[in-house]
Amino acid sequence: MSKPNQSASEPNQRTNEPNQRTGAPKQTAGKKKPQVSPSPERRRELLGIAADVFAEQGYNATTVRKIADAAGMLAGSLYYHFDSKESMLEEILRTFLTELWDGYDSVLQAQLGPRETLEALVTESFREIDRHRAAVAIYQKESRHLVAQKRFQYLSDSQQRFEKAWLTTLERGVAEGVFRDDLDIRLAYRFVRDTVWVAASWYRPGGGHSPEEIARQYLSMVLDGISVRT
Amino acid sequence: MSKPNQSASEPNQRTNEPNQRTGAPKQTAGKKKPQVSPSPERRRELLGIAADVFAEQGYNATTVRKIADAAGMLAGSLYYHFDSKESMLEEILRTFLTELWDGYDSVLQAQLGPRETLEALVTESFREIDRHRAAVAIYQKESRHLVAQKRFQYLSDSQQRFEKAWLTTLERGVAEGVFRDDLDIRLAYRFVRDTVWVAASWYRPGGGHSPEEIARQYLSMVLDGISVRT
DNA sequence: ACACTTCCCTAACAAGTGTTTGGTAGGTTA
DNA sequence: TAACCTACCAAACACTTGTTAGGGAAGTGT
Repeated sequence: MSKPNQSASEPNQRTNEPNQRTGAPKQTAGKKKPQVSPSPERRRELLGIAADVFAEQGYNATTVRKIADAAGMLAGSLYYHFDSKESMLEEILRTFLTELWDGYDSVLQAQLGPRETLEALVTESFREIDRHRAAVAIYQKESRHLVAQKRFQYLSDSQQRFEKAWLTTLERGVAEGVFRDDLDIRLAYRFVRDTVWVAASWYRPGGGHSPEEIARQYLSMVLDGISVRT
Repeated sequence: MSKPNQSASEPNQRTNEPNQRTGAPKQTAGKKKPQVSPSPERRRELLGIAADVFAEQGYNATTVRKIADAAGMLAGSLYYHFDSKESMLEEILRTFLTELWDGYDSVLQAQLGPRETLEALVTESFREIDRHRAAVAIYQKESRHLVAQKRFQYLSDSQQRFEKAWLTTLERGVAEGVFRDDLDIRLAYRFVRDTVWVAASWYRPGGGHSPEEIARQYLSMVLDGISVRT
């Protein structure tokens, strides 16, 4: 947004003179990090574009040429900023999870009651969906395949912390008599978790509902159900 | 299962004599359907294997060589039974949706009350997840990208029938006073729809819970909520 | 014995993939 | 003016992808 990307399907052309060379040999030496220092602002800008394409087309179906096209440049130019396609994915998800846990931790440290904790966590989740909907969509679709790789182990770490936080909250609620005790608590956990995060697949910001409004309605359904009280 | 697939990573070798040829020209003539007639049983068997791989790795990340490997044969051999990778996907999803609507239609034609209809639809959904969990997982992950293609238009057709059936049921419930009228009905629809189908991402048959048992607990949460009655 | 069918293998193809390398326009600093 | 840095282009590379073509082994019917 800071720089106007011209036509977005035509690559930059600052010169029209083609540039012929004749084959360079390949040498697979040890890992060489480039000596250059790309600006972090441009990095974030490109990651935002990449995240949108990943979210819309899926990671594997997204080619680096499509990303470059959306950014108004050529595929190889991306490698000035990032050293692989997977690195982009990794940075997108890592940034998202870092900010997510910033919010969660402040909720958990507030030492609220079980019901208030649940309400705060759900509301916070919808705010994150509002801010990182592309990253959330990617996380939903790809995390299952990625947890196997050691590079993405922070995904399963996060998943475990997530599960622990929710289960603890639910158990406390049952012990204190604010949540029903006749339900499988593990099932209830998956229920709450899924109902929140799948919203990212259809939620579009500026669609009449604020994150807080959606959270309020979701909480109303999860806590009190959709049937009338008898 | 009817035929023991040997080692599953070693292709069949009925002869050890290599077979050399020297380049055949490519001719892209009009669509030629093969004159052969592969058995439908073997087709279904292979589709089941392909569905498992698709569900686990994602459609785009799944190569035809992986499918063939899981089936104990080589990539090219799949094309004796199917004419493309996409055809396999199409047949998997079409078969699933056909059987799904068989179940739904019999529920809808029973003319039950809104609450009973909702209960029956949810229970039927969990039964379908139990029988077609691979297809359901594929549907969840890939349908969003596929609806654009005309070949998969039956996906959006199904989606519309789905939405109509659920919205009608919910509206009837509100009108008859069995469902709450203070909720956004469209949000409630997405809520119910998503809570049911995401279960396919973690559900594994034979895991202690029968489909009916899971349906019972889900319905209890959706209808009455997880908080205790005051 | 022969023809025929079913089902798979061998071997390649063209298109597309992520990635690397060298070059260079434009700006900033000395 | 010269040296330097940032951010990109142009062109190729090795490899993987879905797909095709021809051939052959085992079984079945005649």
